[in-house]
Amino acid sequence: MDSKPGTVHDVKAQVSDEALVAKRRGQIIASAVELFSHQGFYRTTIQDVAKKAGVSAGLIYQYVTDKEDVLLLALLSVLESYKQEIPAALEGLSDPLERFVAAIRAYCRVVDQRREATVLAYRSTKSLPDDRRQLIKDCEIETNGMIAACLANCIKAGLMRDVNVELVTYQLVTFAHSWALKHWRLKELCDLEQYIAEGLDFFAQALLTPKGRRQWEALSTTTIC
Amino acid sequence: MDSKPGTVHDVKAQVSDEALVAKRRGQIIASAVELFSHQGFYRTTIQDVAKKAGVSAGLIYQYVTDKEDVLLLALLSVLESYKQEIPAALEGLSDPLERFVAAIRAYCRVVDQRREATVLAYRSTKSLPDDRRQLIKDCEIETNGMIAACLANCIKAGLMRDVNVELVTYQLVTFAHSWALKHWRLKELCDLEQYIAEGLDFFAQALLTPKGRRQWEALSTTTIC
Amino acid sequence: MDSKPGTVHDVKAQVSDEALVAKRRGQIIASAVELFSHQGFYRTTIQDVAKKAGVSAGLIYQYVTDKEDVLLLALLSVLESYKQEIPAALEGLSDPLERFVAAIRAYCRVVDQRREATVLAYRSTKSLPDDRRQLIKDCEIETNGMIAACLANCIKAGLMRDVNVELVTYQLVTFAHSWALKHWRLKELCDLEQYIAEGLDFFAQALLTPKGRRQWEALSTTTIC
Amino acid sequence: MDSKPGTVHDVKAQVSDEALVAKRRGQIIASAVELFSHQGFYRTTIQDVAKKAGVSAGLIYQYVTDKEDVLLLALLSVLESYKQEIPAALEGLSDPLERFVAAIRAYCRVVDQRREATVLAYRSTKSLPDDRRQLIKDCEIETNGMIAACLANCIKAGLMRDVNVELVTYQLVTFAHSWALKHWRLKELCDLEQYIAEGLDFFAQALLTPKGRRQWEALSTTTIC
DNA sequence: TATGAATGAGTGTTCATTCAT
DNA sequence: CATGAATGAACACTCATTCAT
Repeated sequence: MDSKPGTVHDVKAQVSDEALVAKRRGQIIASAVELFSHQGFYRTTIQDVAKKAGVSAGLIYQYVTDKEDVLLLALLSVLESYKQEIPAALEGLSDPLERFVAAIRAYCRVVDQRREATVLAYRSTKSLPDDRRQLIKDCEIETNGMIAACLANCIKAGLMRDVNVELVTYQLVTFAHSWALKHWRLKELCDLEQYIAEGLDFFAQALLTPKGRRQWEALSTTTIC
Repeated sequence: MDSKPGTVHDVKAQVSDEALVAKRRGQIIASAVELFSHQGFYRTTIQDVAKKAGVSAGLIYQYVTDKEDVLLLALLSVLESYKQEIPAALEGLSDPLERFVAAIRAYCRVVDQRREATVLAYRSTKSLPDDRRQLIKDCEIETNGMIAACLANCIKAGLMRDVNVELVTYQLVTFAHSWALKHWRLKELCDLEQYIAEGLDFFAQALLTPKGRRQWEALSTTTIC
Repeated sequence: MDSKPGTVHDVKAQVSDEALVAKRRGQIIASAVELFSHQGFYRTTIQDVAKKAGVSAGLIYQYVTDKEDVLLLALLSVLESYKQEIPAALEGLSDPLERFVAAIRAYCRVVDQRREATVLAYRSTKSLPDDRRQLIKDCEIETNGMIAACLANCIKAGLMRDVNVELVTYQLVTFAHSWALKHWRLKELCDLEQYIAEGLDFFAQALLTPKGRRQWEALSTTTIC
Repeated sequence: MDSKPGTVHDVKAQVSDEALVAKRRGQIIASAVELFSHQGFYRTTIQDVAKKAGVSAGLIYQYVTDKEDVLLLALLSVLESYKQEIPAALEGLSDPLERFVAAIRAYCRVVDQRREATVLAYRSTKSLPDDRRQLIKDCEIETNGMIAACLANCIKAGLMRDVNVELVTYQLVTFAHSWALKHWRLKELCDLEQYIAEGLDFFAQALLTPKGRRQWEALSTTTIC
């Protein structure tokens, strides 16, 4: 119920009614993500965002201090959606390998759903002043932590080699992001599920121990995907 | 002598003396890459570029039609440097695995040398209008082709599994780019050479056939890396 | 009970309860004088005034038609305080010279008490549209009239030379105002009472007849000032 | 030849050609003084100033950093004109009383010539940020110094009483300013020369010693004024 | 060729004012 | 009566681009 640091709630509004703030920010962010993703941050004017959100330009400044704040809010909303999807996908799963696969798959799918927004994050994080950019980095590190935990679990269970967890996590994360970043080309090579399948296979080869490999085969035959 | 597609020569200058054009563009591009990399495209003014290049603002428009042209030129100069480094690194090598390793290593090193510029490419390509962006994509595809060729060679020689070459190429390329994109975090985990070593090991595990693996071991013991 | 010209009552309110109107306007004007004096009229927003007055911005517009009306009200309240202090200081005095001295002294003291507000009046009267500015001028003329009357009395009594009453009145008024307008410098030269004493001495020299001069000496020795 | 502190030259231009800077600033300041005087600083837009000056809005920002800088420049130009007129009027005069009279008269005349601008100075100095306002104060102090010197000379020559020079200087200065500040009323009482004459008579009465008075009479009969 | 002064359209932001509740 | 969220016109300032020299 409390607003945690590094979340959307950090940006202070001049309006006190919390429900209204949530609603308005929702409108603003949705429009902003859409427009920033397509036209870029600098080519999008606040008036554009306002018009698309169906509000006046002045209103935006009651919920945000800066145009840059709109960007921050937009980026955080994207990263936050990552942070929500992954735990949801892991719910009920206990097998390390299953959790690993579910996490990667969930990540890739949310990237796919928010493809433009993911590209936005890559393009525009550097447009933020240092302090606000830090919020983004913190959020990214947190998400990565979820992937890293799945990986570490597999290693602890003797299913994967003892690799540098954080480095490999970056490989995994980057693999998911690439679906958005290079979609203009990748979409001609395969669809999302094939991309995930190929990727998982690739990572399996790279990471699994013989023991892990046996479980993996079992998993592959029982799971329909 | 002919202007090839996807190269610097596509942007038309108002000045006829080719040597002068090359010199002036050199000045302009160098300043632009520097400034765009640090402050971003939109935060950098043409006057900034002019001042840093030691020329007048008006002069720039005799060698370029647009501010966007400056960006295009800057990005192409970065991508071109990739295209030059890789063949140079492969020169004299004939063993498929050696060529593969050399290509990856060369790529990572150029990325490291032009880290800011690499980030710039990610941030700013979308700031170009579609037609000019295509030039960038073409250039990227060409570079990827070099990596892909090395990979394909290894497969043909039975040293690597028969994976989807283009997909895996993207993994390799992305791995190199990540050094720049995530440098703020990666630099705290390892230095460039460790990053390359870990990566090569990872890809080896993922790709090598038993035969390839034997050669790889041999390679690892003979080569100091 | 009737609204007199040149007073606060000219500005029409949308609220009928007169007592409430007086109370609300009191709040608003007090905040406005304070804020306008310190930050100036244009740098002060209606929201600032509302917040300081502890009311909502909307409420102000039920007691005022304009932001300019708030300024008018504020200025009038300042000038009105002049108009009240001077007669109060003269009460019970009948000697022309004593009344003259008392009037000047009272004027200087109100100016001192409302120093910022006096400066405000100088700065901001011109910000009013002509018709409203006229109200201010009327008010100022009325106050000047009190000083002028004291001066005229001294002349009629043969205590002062037969000068142009209105012109000298302006000198006297200006002398009082200067304490506020040039306070940044004057405060380093003397305190208020010294300022008054020096001024009175100066005006005495300039105005008194030989007869007046004798009375003045007498006054000076009996009165502690 | 060097730019002295506290003068117009303090505001830095982006244009290097000094003659051009002088010319452009002349245009800008002239328009600004005119417009600020009539409509006030806040009611005047930079576009207004630009249009009246016959230049583009953007141009102004090559010669000025701020709208506030335009105000500073305008105010300084007014105060500077005071500083020039007074010494010019004193040239060739050596008699202390003559110099005193000439100084006051010159001051009043320049105030009359730049009546609106003088009012502007009173209204708008407080609109400047503290550091820039200091420049104005410095300039004012300098001008006052000229008057004060004339006054001090008369005292030293035994022509005037030994009053507090700086305080009386403020009275003299304020007298001149009042012609502008209260012109709406004063112009109905007398014209400028009468105003000056009455004022000089008043100050003479207040300040002259018997010796000074004798010289004054002589002066009055010989000088046509 | 090169310069750099000039342009003016474009945009983030503010704030007086309104009005539904 | 009072509130305060919403509006939208207004304005300072920037900067890509031009063009006379």
